Amino acid sequence: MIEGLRETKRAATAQALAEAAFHLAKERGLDGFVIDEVAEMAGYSRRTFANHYPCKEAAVASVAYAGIEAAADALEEVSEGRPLLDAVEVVLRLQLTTTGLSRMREVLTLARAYPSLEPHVYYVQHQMRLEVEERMVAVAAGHYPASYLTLLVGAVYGMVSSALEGLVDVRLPGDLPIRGAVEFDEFLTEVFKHLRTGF
Amino acid sequence: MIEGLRETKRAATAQALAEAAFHLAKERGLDGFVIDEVAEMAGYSRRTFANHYPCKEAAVASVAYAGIEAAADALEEVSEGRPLLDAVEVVLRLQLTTTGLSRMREVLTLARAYPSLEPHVYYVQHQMRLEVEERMVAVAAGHYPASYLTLLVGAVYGMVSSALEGLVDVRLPGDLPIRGAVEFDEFLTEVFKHLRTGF
DNA sequence: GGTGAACGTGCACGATGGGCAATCTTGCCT
DNA sequence: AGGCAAGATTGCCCATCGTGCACGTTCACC
Repeated sequence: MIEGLRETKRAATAQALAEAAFHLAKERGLDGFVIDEVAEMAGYSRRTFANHYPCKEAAVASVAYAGIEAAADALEEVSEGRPLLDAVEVVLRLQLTTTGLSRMREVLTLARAYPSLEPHVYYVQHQMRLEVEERMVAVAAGHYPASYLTLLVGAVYGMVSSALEGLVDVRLPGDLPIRGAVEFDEFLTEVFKHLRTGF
Repeated sequence: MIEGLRETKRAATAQALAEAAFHLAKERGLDGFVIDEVAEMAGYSRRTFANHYPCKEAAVASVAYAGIEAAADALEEVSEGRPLLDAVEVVLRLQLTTTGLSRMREVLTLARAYPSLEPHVYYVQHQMRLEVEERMVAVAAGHYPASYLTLLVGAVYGMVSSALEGLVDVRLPGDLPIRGAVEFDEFLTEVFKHLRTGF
């Protein structure tokens, strides 16, 4: 799982293209720009954009992925000598404090305005779930059967997904991610209350 | 929520187009046909296809939605004088016996071969979840707070979604949905074991 | 039975996706 | 150090796609 310079650069271009697409989408709306403009803003060609993303929507949605890899990485060390569910909760709250949540919130808000974004948003969420599940298995496969972990991650995913849905409705003038974060925090507490008794 | 002739016909058109797209996708692969062929097979024009679906992928994925409305309808009567979780389990097992599961399985299999399908598949799953959640609230809002129901449906959704993922791997020569159904059934039992203690 | 809204369709055109081939960069091996 | 294979980026090209617009037809409601 080493990351050579090659993959790093590839990821960087993808990132740059995604950020440009995201920026333009917030600025002018999803249908207010064309792929050429995204490519130009990021300093690449339209053809290169197509090498990384199949469409504008996928690029925009991909920014919601932010932070989950770092969170998944953290799972490894956090779970040392700690109940599994505690580790999961810590990691989720970590994701909450980084830009991860606000990014997801912005993307979900965009998706509400432009339905063609929605499939790609939920796909990104699905990929985040897979990322977490993979790490989870890597960390705890010795203590729990994989099917159990899959189920656990599924439950967490489903409930957190519900929480995210609720976040979009919150629409304050200042657009502070704080308020959303607080609500999300309370929701997380509720989620883990159920999880601790059920798992 | 009455359904006039107008909406019936509109739904029928969408259905016909989706079935045609699904058929062609199985027959020739997702990139083995163009929208004109779908429209022709269903007896409509390309322009009409575009009025119903934004792209081939959305049409193909939409067939996985099969049965969920009937299942959600059933929730209403099944939940009479019965614990909520029991009702949910009954309804899910109902969905399992209808064509619902095999359709989902076929679509997921297609999506594995053609990644561009995946976002739309997960979007359809998300819509199914919303459908169930809506009915759930309609049925049980008097007994439980909505936030609780949302969380419950989220947990069910996440775990069932995991189970579906596993189904795709099952690949028998005869391609009988039976085997997949049996595994799914066992998985459901496991799912509700956790749910009953956690909710 | 009339009328306004919604659906299906044809047309037109800009945007898109992806195959192909050329060029440059990176990783690895000698 | 140097060269070579794999992979990234790009331009070119064109079939396909998305969608605004206008028109005829069908349906819901009065």
